[in-house]
Formats: sequence, structure tokens, C-alpha cells
Amino acid sequence: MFPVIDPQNGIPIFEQVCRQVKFAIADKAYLPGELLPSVREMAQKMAVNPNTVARSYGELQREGIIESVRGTGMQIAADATQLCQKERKRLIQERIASVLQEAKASQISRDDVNRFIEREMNRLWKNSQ
Amino acid sequence: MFPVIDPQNGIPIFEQVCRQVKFAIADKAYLPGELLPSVREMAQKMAVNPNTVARSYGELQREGIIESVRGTGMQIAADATQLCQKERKRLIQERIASVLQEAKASQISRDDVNRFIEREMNRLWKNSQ
Amino acid sequence: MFPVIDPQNGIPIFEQVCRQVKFAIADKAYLPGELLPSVREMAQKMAVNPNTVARSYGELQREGIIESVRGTGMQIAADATQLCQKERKRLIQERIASVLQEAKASQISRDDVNRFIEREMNRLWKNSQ
Amino acid sequence: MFPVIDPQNGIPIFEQVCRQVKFAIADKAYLPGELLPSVREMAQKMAVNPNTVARSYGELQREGIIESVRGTGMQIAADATQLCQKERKRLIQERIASVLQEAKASQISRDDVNRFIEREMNRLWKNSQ
DNA sequence: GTGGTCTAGACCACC
DNA sequence: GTGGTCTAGACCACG
Repeated sequence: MFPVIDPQNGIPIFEQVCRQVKFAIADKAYLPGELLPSVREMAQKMAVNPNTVARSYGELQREGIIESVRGTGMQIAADATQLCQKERKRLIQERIASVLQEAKASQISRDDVNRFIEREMNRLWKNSQ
Repeated sequence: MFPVIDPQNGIPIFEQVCRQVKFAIADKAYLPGELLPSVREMAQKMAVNPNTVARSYGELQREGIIESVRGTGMQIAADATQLCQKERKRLIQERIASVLQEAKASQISRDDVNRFIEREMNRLWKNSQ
Repeated sequence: MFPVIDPQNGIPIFEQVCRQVKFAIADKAYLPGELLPSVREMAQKMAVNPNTVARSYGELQREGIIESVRGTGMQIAADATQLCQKERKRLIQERIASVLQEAKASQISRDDVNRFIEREMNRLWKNSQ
Repeated sequence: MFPVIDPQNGIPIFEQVCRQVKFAIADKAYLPGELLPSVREMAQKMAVNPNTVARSYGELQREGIIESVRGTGMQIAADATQLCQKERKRLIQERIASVLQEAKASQISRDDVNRFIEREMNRLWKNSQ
């Protein structure tokens, strides 16, 4: 279910776990009110140290995406789906803006950038949409 | 001359120094055959510890962008300009491709992405080009 | 286990550390998948500053011989044994070829060279093999 | 006349200059009693800093291979030819002995080493001797 | 003057 | 506990 965790790509593992859970929520793989798998279960699924998952769950809780229910587990918050979708969109927009800015700073012409984006989009969306 | 180093943005300082030197080379601020500022000089310019600059220079040397000339300094390699320009373009293309892929994975419609890119580009290139 | 580090034989200490680790891997003293001793441990074993060992480990990582696993240690790469064995053989062959070439350039007769090699080999392999 | 100086092969330039002069003497390109080219002249020939040549000449003088004659220049010593020839032979023997020892330490079989040496010698001496 | 190396000690993120 | 990074200051060989 989860794409693999890559321990050597520079992004902290706990951060990768957070992202994947958020993505799963944004994709409605987990719905508000449901329980997230237990720390131990998730750790096994992702082949990761349980402490790391616990830390990730803590972060998610701080962000209001999940809520701890004592003796029961971590529950998906009511507005988690929207939160995660919005955050994802915001992150993507940020990344696009930043890379375009760097392209401009690098003296790459607007046409060059456009051409490359077009090609890449055609490749990605060729079958769908 | 150099944009400022940000010591707490997660990217190691020696890495930021590397990037800025590469950018300067790509922009022909330093030409092949010239000498890079000495470790101590550059350290002062960038307000960074000389050892950190030394490490950066070591990395650049490993990448074949500069060459150490004993007792003289670090010399820009003959093909450094092209190397740096190519690498910069490659990095930007990679980032674009990756963010577009994530956008697609996030179910954001192609039109939405296009609209956002257009807006951003107009903002950036409004006066120039 | 490790031959001693000689701090004043001209070869940088971090380089000597690298070599010894490579030799240990080539000799299967460390097997793929195992963890190398920690930076601090190795530093103590070799009576060297931990930073120096850290640098050596960094070099080995760059060469693909070991991999850093965050919070865990440095892991011997899957193909490290072969890599190290091959590199060692390659280095020795290079040195032999270069010294023979110089001998020829120095007008030393082929017979002279042969005689000397024979004598040296008999001395070295007298008991073994 | 002189093979080129390579400023980035790790061997100090003054050391390379020394060797080349010694080789020239061993090869009787300079004969006892003759004058070596002046520091400035040699520096130009070898495309090297005059200070570096001066240092090399100093070393050669210390080794008794050349003698300073005030107001005249550096004179090749009477026994320089033999000294240089002997030293060259000694250096080559040392290198052979050391590489054979390392080969043995690396568990490479005596036969393997012999086979490689034979092949290399045939390649080098194929036309001559 | 240059870069290269080593040491020392500190702080960080991660597991 | 682990490796990674940064700083500080020292010494060296080289040109």
C-alpha cells in the first residue's frame, strides 16, 4: 500500500512517514473518524523503527490531522481530508513557484521552460485526463 | 556579489557555498583558467568559517569543476562553465518533472496546474523577456 | 586487528584509515550488510581523532563501499567485497606495470629485472605457498 | 627535452624537477664537469617557478650530485653519473620489493603475480632487447 | 601567500 | 547510541 521508505534520500524518515500518512488521508484511504493503524502495526508495514512512527504520529497530532483517543488509538480528525488536500496543494504550488523563480534566475528563457513543461505534462497525462 | 548564506535552512553551509560557486561559474562570473578567491578570502566574503569553504572547494574539485594548483590556488577547469550550466539545467528539469508528477499523483487537474504555472510565470517575467 | 597508523609517513591519516578498512573488507573481516564500528569506536581502536575517521567514512561512502543508515551506523554495501578486492588488485597491477616501465626506461636489462624479482619473491614466499 | 611537469599528480614539483635532472644525468645528457642550465633558464624550460628550480638545485647539491661554483653556476659532480644511475636502480628495486610484498599480503598467489609480470614485460620489451 | 591536514570540542537530527 | 555539520586554531608543504 505504501510506497517504500528510502532511508538514504536525505529526507528524515519520520518526515517521510508523515507525508505518506497525509497523502493516504488526502486520497481518502483513511476517512475521518477511522483509526490509524497502531504504531507497531504501521512500523511493521513500513519497515521502520516504531519510535519513528510514534514521532510521526506526534507531529500529525500537533498539526491537528489526527487525534489521540486514550486506550483506543489515533483517530482521523473530522476535517483531516480537507486539511491534507489543501496542504498538499499548497506545497506543490510553493515548489512550482520556487523552481520557476530559479529557472528565471538561471537565465533560462521562458520559452525553454514552457517547452519542457509541456513535454513533461504530455508524458505524464498521455493516457489519462 | 554572493547572495547571503542562510545557516539554518536545513541545507548544509558547505553545500550552499558549492551551489553559489557553481552558479557564479555558470553565469561566467568566473571563467575557465582563472583562480577562485582563496579559501580565506571567500570565507570572509561569505561570512563563513574558512574550513567550511575548504570543504566546499574539495567537493568542487572532486566534481572536476575546479583544480587545485599547489601553492597557487584553485583554478576553474576548462569545461567548468558548461558543466555548471548543464548541471543547473538538469537540476531544474528534475525538480519540474518531480513536482508535476506529484501534482498528477495528487489528482490535481492538468488545467489547474497549467493555470497556476501561467500566473506564476507572468508574475516573474512581467517586465523582462 | 588493524596494523598501526603512522602519522608521519606522508600519507594522510584519513587515507590510511580508508585503505585499512578497504583491506579489511577485501579480506572479509567485514561482510556486506554488517555495520562498521562506529566513528568513535574506530577512532579509539586506531588511536585517531573521531573527525578523521568520520572523513574516511565519508570517502568510503562516496566510493559506494559503505552506506550511511541514519541513527544506526555505516553498513557494508552489497558489492563491497568485490569492489575492494578488485581495486586492490588493480592498484597492485598498476604499480607493477609502472615500475617495470621505469626500469626499461632506465636501460636496466630485462634479465637484471627478472633476477631481482625472482630473488625477492623467493624471500617473501619462502615458507608459504 | 624534458618530459612535462605535472602539477597535479601529488608529487611536489621541486621533487619532479630533481628526478628529471637526475635522470638526465644518469642518461649522460649532462656530463661531469659541465654546467647545469641556470635557474632562470631551467625554470623557463620546465615552465616552472624559478624559486622551485632553486630549491631543486639545493637538494641536488645536498646530495652531492652538483656543486655550486661561485659566480659561474652549478657544476655536475665528478661521480654524478654513477650516483644517479645507482640511485635510480635502488629506487626501482625498492618499489619492486614493496609491491611484491603488498601483493603477497593481499593473498594474490605467486603464480598470478608471475603471470602478470611476464605479460607486462613481454609487452614492454617486445621489440627491443 | 596558497591549499591540505589534523585536532578539539560543540551542537544537531535521527533511531 | 549513531552519523553529520560547524567552528576554532594549529601546523605543514608548496610556490
